[in-house]
Amino acid sequence: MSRPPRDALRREILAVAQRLFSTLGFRATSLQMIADEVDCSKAALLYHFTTKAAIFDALVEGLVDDLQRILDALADLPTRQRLPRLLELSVALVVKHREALAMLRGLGDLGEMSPPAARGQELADRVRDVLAAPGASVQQRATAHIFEHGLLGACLGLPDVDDDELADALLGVGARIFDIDPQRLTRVTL
Amino acid sequence: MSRPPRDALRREILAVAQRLFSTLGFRATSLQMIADEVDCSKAALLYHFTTKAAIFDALVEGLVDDLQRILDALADLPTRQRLPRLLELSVALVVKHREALAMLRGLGDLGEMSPPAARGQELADRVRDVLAAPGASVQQRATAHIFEHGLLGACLGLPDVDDDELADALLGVGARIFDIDPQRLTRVTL
DNA sequence: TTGCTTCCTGACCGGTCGGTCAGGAAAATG
DNA sequence: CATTTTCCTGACCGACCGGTCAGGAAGCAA
Repeated sequence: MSRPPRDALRREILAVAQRLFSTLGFRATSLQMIADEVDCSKAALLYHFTTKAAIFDALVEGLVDDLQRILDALADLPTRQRLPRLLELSVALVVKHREALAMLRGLGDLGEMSPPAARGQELADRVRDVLAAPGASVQQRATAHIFEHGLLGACLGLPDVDDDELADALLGVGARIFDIDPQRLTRVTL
Repeated sequence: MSRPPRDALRREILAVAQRLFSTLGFRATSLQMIADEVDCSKAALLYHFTTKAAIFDALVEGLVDDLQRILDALADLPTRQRLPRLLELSVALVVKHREALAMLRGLGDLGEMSPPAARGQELADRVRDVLAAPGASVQQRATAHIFEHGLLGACLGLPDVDDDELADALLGVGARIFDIDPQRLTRVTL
């Protein structure tokens, strides 16, 4: 019987974990459930990943990195161009990482956060500061929160819509929310 | 030593559970934690509430009932008036039940849902159908999702803002999202 | 063949979970 | 007073959790 290639199992674990974490939440998903679906032992999971949290971290790694890049790119822009650019990039981000984001629905879920999760949380806070500076009006702050949570919710609630169509729709609503000329927004990819 | 009045403990349990469920999530909150903060035994909790889920159910009961009433009231309205009215009532609902809604952040959290939670989920689906009929365009469906999740997120993200101010801000953003004349929207209470 | 590394298993560990149960104290009832 | 009902406790239960560990099978290199 031939041994499967190098890290085939590793990839399968990630795929299954992604699905279960998204569906049930991080805490509600046990290592045994993942092992059952992957059809290996629980100990095999912990051979490839040191802990349960390490599986989660591997799944959000790309997302957090992209978020970091977005904030870096924004810092180089003149203030006036930041908001529309952030809209474009945010839409691209959530569309690209739809599956990973689904795992984050239950945020308080992680309890004491792993370093990658904490970093993601911190970056999300910085995004909010760009959308509405700390001293902004209630209306502005509400707008920022609605956009942030709405974007996420729409992504997860419309799994049947393909990426491009979803991105266009989100850009449209984003333009209305922030009262930006839709012409100034274009669909981008990360 | 005088016995505290009839169901003082019951109310205290609900208050503590509300706070912990909101902060940590339903699953991450153990009966022992609640008992510790209430300063009674775990068994005492289970004397007043048959199960852990029953505590949760008691906490969302008012919310679900109000949601039911909103949908009933909407059914009596001509179609054209439904959207603006739903906006007004939704804002009133989330503002009124801010604390209870905070517990619902991690939705997949409940696993197999208790009857009240399932009823709440079903009602939320019906709200979405009013916001964007099943056959609506992607843009319309995205708008509905953004409003729904955004409303919730804004409520939870702005705990420092008082109810009236928050309601006004949410109505303002809602009007922009659905392209409704803000004059047609007034702040209401449930 | 021998020895080393990679990959994985089954048994097991301490801990925590939601929930049960026998029984006791206090208040209400007669 | 005695009895019943209400309210609560501490000990306990089985289930499951994330994680560990000794060891075995398979592949590779010498």
